[in-house]
Amino acid sequence: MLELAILGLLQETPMHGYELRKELGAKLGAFRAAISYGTLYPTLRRMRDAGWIAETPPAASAGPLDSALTSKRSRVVYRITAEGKERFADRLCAAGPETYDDPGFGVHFTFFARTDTATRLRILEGRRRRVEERREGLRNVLSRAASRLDAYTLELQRHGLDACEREVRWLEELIANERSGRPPSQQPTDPTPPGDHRGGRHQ
Amino acid sequence: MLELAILGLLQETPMHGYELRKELGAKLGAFRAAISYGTLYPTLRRMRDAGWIAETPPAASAGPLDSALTSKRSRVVYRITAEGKERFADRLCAAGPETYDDPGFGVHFTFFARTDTATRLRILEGRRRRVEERREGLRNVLSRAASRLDAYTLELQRHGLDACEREVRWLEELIANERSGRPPSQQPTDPTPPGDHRGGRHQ
DNA sequence: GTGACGATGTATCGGCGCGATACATCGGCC
DNA sequence: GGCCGATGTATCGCGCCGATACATCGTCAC
Repeated sequence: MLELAILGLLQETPMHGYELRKELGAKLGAFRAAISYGTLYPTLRRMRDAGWIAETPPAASAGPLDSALTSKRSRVVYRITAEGKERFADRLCAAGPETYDDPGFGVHFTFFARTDTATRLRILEGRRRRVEERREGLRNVLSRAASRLDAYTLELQRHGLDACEREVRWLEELIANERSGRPPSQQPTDPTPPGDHRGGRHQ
Repeated sequence: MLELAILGLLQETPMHGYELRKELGAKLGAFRAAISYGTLYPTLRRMRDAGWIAETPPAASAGPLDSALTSKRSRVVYRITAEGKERFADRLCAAGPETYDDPGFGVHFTFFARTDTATRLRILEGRRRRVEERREGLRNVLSRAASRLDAYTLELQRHGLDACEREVRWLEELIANERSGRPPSQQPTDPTPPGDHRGGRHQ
């Protein structure tokens, strides 16, 4: 899962660990916390040993005029290999087990721009199925075991159910968009003027 | 965290592993998936060795007329000890690190009925702070790095931001309720299965 | 000028919790 | 009578996290 995210990011440009973490935080910020170094560095090494990525460009591609890059500061820049690109394509379509709170969906979604409509639809519908299952589970608890639970627990279930219902609606909108051709949602809502740094969006 | 949940459940009635897992699924269903056996059984043993829980009631409390309980089917029933109850009280107030996607908040919330208002407020406000931080992070990404991200990534961020804003609102309602005295929200459950929006829940 | 401090950067360690798997018993269904 | 699914306990490998350590760089105060 993390491997997929790393391959996706390195496909755009070579990076070192610190950058990868920040980029990951910015791109997947909505679905999972920033990745831990305790995970990132061992994973990078594993992927390097497996051949998906490689350290620092073998050819002299670093511009000599960039003082920041030629600094003595220790940093290991990784780039994706041909094998890695293959692996990325395979994984993107594979879409593993992915339970409800699996961040895997978020990673896939983040790299949707690199996939085709059929793949997007399959992943979106898979996610919808999983969220619907969870939603049904919560509804069952609320309707069948409600008398056995205290008010706080019930409130928690209701909030969880609400979140599931919203996500299903969101997914169905995305699915409808994919089917009808328009690729992403060209956000018809709230065109936020350029000088506005306080862009609050509500729907 | 799991330990807290187990202690809370055993405080109501002794149980064996299988029951614990099902009960956990029903009570924390909204915030985390059902606990894995690969986690549950080692944890139970660890807690037994630590003295928080003990196997099967020491006194002969099993009715000899109950064939199901006297069956040869292997099952280990655990009960909470006095030490365990102490531990539970400590942990409930402690409220560990708890990052945004830490299920710890859900566990605490589930056992709110066993706490006092001050503890509830502290935990609710802690959670609110964490969600607000995440919300600000997402807003920053959306306003500062929006041009650098593709439409799908932006859509993901928007959905995440929306979820954060909703949770903050939910938390603030709960906090207001706690401050004003009424403990839980005593709303009339309202079993509306299809397309409900739960719009008007003002006091 | 120099010293403190925070951001940048790489790395390791212990441990929690997951998914897969194995194995055994029970009840019910055809 | 035999199959199957629910009930039950248990183990194993591993992904990922949080804490921690350590080193360099830029910058601002004093």
